[in-house]
Amino acid sequence: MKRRNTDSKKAILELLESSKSALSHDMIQGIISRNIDRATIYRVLNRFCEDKIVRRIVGDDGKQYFAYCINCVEKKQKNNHFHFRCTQCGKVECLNEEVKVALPDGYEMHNFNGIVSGICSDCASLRSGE
Amino acid sequence: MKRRNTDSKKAILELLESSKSALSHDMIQGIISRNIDRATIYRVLNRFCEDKIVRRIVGDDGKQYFAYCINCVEKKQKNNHFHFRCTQCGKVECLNEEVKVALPDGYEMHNFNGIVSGICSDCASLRSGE
DNA sequence: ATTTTATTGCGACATTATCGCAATTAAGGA
DNA sequence: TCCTTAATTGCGATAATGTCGCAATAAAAT
Ligand SMILES: [Mn+2]
Ligand SMILES: [Mn+2]
Ligand SMILES: [Zn+2]
Ligand SMILES: [Zn+2]
Repeated sequence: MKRRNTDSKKAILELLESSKSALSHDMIQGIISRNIDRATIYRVLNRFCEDKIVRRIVGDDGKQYFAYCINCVEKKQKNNHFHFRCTQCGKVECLNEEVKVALPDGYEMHNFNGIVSGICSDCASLRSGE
Repeated sequence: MKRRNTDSKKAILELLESSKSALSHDMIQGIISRNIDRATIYRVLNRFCEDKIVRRIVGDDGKQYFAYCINCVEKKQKNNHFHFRCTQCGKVECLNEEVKVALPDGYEMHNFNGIVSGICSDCASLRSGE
């Protein structure tokens, strides 16, 4: 199945590339100026994931977040790492530390999804009065 | 808010206690003989989590799984550990290995949610012909 | 036995994500 | 440039998961 270059695709990819944190569907919908349909955004994102251009992170809020892979590679995060989700501001960012998982014999790992949620330093300092 | 001992509560807790793996709402609904309302099951589970009797695990399928805490304590898994979700049979089980997460300065961890999904040894061996 | 109020059942609702289908449109070739 | 093909989009419907309001029920205390 050949991929085509569409405006929606370009807009979403540019957004993810330039974003320092992983973005959920509604974040993307909210940020992007072009009016792209909800289903289309999901379909574009799913295609990116199939093509391994983007990686999908499932938050402990049950929502999907999407991050441009090269961001991770640049930061030497090719391997498994946790993501931190701030329950205050919603940011989902990489934690720069490789995680190794030891599976029992005969187990096959297909996906790694490590999430830590809490309060990021920005929100924590705001809360305690600058 | 005082807790009361109801049949629903007892049935669900017994099920979780005796289960070797974490259970989702629909697993519980399916297994239990008594006919308990969906909303009630969720409310009972949420109360268990508030009371720290049960812990909530969010799968990379976006669904919530619930596990009796003492199970973990017995296995010396009081601390953070991954759970393995088999995409074939649906089992969600503990991985007996403590995980330490290093957060940047000023970050506060409120929840840990580590999931690895794939194929468990049972399903893998079945697939490759016994 | 009576009172208090935590809990339940039911239906409605919210949210997130997917799907079917007809209409568009990118891409490649004539 | 025009045509053809099929990947992509928009729209509405649908699925799946989980929560909420409210009246009815029932556990526990008096
Ligand atoms: Mn990352
Ligand atoms: Mn566990
Ligand atoms: Zn924050
Ligand atoms: Zn399995």
